[in-house]
Amino acid sequence: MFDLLQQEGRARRGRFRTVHGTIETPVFMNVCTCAAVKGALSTLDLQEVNCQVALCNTYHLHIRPGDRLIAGLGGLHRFFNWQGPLLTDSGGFQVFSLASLRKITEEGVHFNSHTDGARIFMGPEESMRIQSNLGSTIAMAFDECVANPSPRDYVRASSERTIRWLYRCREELDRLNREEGTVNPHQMLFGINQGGTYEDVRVENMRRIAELELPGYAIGGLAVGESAEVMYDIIEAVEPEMPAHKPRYLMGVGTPANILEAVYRGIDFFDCVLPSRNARHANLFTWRGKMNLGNNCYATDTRPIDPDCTCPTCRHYSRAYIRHLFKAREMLAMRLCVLHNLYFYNELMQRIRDALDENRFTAFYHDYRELLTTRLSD
RNA sequence: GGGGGAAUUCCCGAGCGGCCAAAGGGGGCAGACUGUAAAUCUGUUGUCACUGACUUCGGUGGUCCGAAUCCACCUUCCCCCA
Repeated sequence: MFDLLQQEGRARRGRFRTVHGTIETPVFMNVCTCAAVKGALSTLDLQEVNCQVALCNTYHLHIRPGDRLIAGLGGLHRFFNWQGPLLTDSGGFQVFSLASLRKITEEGVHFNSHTDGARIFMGPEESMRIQSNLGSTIAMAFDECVANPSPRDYVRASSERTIRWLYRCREELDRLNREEGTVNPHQMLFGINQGGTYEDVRVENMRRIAELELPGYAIGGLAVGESAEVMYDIIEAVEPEMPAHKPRYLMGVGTPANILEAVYRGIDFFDCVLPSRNARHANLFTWRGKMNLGNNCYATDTRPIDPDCTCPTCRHYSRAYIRHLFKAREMLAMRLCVLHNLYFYNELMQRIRDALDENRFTAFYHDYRELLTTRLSD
């Protein structure tokens, strides 16, 4: 299913075949938490920005509109009109982000719903059932994402529990995939490495979950409080333990520079809310550096956001106009900027793949790592 | 013609003798955002030689140790009665 086409150093160019289509890696998955990209983008727009994989959230869709409702309507693909590969996050990140609203036990996690306060229980089996109802291409294991830094004892105990949960996830998903009338009987499970910032815990955890021989593995629990350098160190420590012939996914990461650094260290899959969230806040990525389009200096700037960009926004609209839309609080401002940022991220991945295909990734890496962190100035 | 009320820093608006360069909004300016409780949050918004000084609360003149706050007159605006 996962073919390694090319390698340069630890960086990998791959191809992942799924029932919903082929994924060219390294890839950035475009985040649609509630089955929509925030900023008023549709799945038609996702095609426009060259999105390969959409990512939706188990917890959010379970609360609203409900996974059984979606299953009854033929699954998530049909529901939001996306035919391509689709990954669902398990709700594990919400164990972290909704920390003030939850309680963790061996069985699973009790949440108070962020929408109406209703009590919700989610454990490995519940998460798998919900994801099975959604019928995504890839289901993520239900894990606990621990804030960094956390005490070593807690992290160790938590990652041990996450391993036990992983076994339960696999068993439940195997059962669900064999059930009559399952939305997607070919649904795959990706395991998630945890262990905070403790390299030995991470490495041990990775060895243990690799034994399950799952279709793919993720590194979770990074970019949640630690520095970028610590994150890179963890990746370097864990990566050698990740099965070479399986896709590797760094969850929730990150900035363009983070992604480049992680590809360089052997990661294939990424997702992040940064391009869409920052776009909604007028922070844009360009091939000449980052910019804040809300800044006064763009008030009369007739150039596109990025003269080197061929996205729908840059083909038709000026910085001055879009800045005006932001100041006037017009929804269109966000939409145009989210289109641009997602296009940029997908384009970044395309350029990375091209560099790997042509055996010039190392040079590419050194050229771009500086550029991607600078601030636009002209 | 008679009576009453109001004028505050870019805007609205609080303040009614010292703790006032002046609450709170709005707007402006800038920053943050990493498996989305995020169209959100934070800082800043009189001047300067900036842990201090100076100028400012419609105008002018007064009272007082001290005035955005009290008094007199002036200017402008609003309301009521004729």
